[in-house]
Amino acid sequence: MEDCAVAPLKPRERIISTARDLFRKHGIRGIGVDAIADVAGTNKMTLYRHFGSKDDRVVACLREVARDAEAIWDGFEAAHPDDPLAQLHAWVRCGAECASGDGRGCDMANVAVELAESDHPARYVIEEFKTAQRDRLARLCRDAGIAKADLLADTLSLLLEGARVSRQSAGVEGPCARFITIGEAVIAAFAHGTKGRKHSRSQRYAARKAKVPRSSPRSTTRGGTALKSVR
Amino acid sequence: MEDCAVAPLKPRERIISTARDLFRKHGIRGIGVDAIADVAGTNKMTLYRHFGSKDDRVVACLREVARDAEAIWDGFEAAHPDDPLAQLHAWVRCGAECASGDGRGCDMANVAVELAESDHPARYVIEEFKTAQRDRLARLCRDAGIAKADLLADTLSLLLEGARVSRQSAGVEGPCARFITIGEAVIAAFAHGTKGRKHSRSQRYAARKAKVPRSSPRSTTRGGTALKSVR
DNA sequence: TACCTATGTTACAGACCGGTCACACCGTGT
DNA sequence: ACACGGTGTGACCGGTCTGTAACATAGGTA
Repeated sequence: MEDCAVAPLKPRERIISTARDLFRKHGIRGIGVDAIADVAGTNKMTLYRHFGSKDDRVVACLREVARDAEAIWDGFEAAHPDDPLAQLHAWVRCGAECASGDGRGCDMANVAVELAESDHPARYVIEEFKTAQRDRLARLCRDAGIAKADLLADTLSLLLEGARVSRQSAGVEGPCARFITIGEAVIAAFAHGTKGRKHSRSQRYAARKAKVPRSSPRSTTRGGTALKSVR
Repeated sequence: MEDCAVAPLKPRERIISTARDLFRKHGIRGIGVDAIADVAGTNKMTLYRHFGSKDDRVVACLREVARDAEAIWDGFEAAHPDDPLAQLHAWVRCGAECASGDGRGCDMANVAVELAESDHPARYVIEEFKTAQRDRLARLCRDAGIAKADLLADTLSLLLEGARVSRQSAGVEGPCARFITIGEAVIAAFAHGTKGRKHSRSQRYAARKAKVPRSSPRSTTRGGTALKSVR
């Protein structure tokens, strides 16, 4: 197979793109150089000429993943300029998509789980990325006027990380199915302690969104909107 | 090395014990039969006489993991008989230990992440286990008189799963460090909607525990006890 | 034309891995 | 003494993996 799905790109781009895809699907240790070279429509030699080792390949892929994530964040900002709370809700929806999706969760976390060696070069990238993600989320919470912004950021971080891995361990019908409901509930509970900044538009938006969380088959708590109503 | 750490046990037990340990430390794909046989103080042949294939080994190990988890649950019940809310708090503490600990999180989830093949025999064990865990947690919440027991169970499930994997991706100082604080806060928020069953003793217990969550270096929300106070 | 760089092709090395075979050993019970 | 089941030993097979070497090709440029 000479020219595959990713045709008009340069070999380097094709290799990274293909490696990302295959690493994601089969895991780092689940795919070999030959397979990557084949699917990328190139050969092992050029692959090694661009990336001297497998670790290099992995790191390069993860850096691309980080770049894409950054772009998604920028997307939130572009879609809801000057409305951090709306951006937060967009984050929740995006997280839900990420948690379902192809069911392989977060590439970074997956690699962290798979590469158990504590000194693997990818670990630096992963930890740095996760820290950056958490910080950006915390900043968003702070901008949204939430009092305990850091705590909410940590809570949401754990929920998302949990949803993405729970999707793989417990299945689609498991706890991850209610990520939106839970995330919105937590945000709502925290939002009750806002510092009174501007969030009028977002507040209405949040209420509107939380009403229809997701088509959840397990409807024991039917119609329950959020946690704030529990108090 | 003939007689190692696990000396007086039969080969079968030693193999399972060693395999569990090494699988946990290095991942399924990160360790080979020879290494397991060596560390277990036996050889490859007897290993294959007990477990016909690597998949068998993995499944056997995971079943043992499930057995141990069941024992831990029984421990909660034994420690706090007829006090489900106290058992719930014990679950949180136990989860925190599990999230920190040796930093390798949940064996089940790790295997689910590593073995991407959707038809791997271990997947059945994992999914069954996770479902059972979630159900047991939900039952506990229900017994504790919490109104939206299922939703709380899902929330706590995601938080724990997230904490254990976040420990590996974001590090010990990451969001997982506040698992107890967050878990207690969520429980407290949900507990405000109890159905009025007996939980006087547990209620006081919860308040006592939530006050000293953990030695968290990131103390931006200093002294913040819980989410219920946010409302 | 001559040159140079990026790429392709083939073959190969060395290591490891899962799994099997044939055979020797050894304690126990009869 | 004997048989037997569980165990140990070493060699081995086929496969896959990462990574390299030597050589051929193509495309653009001076």
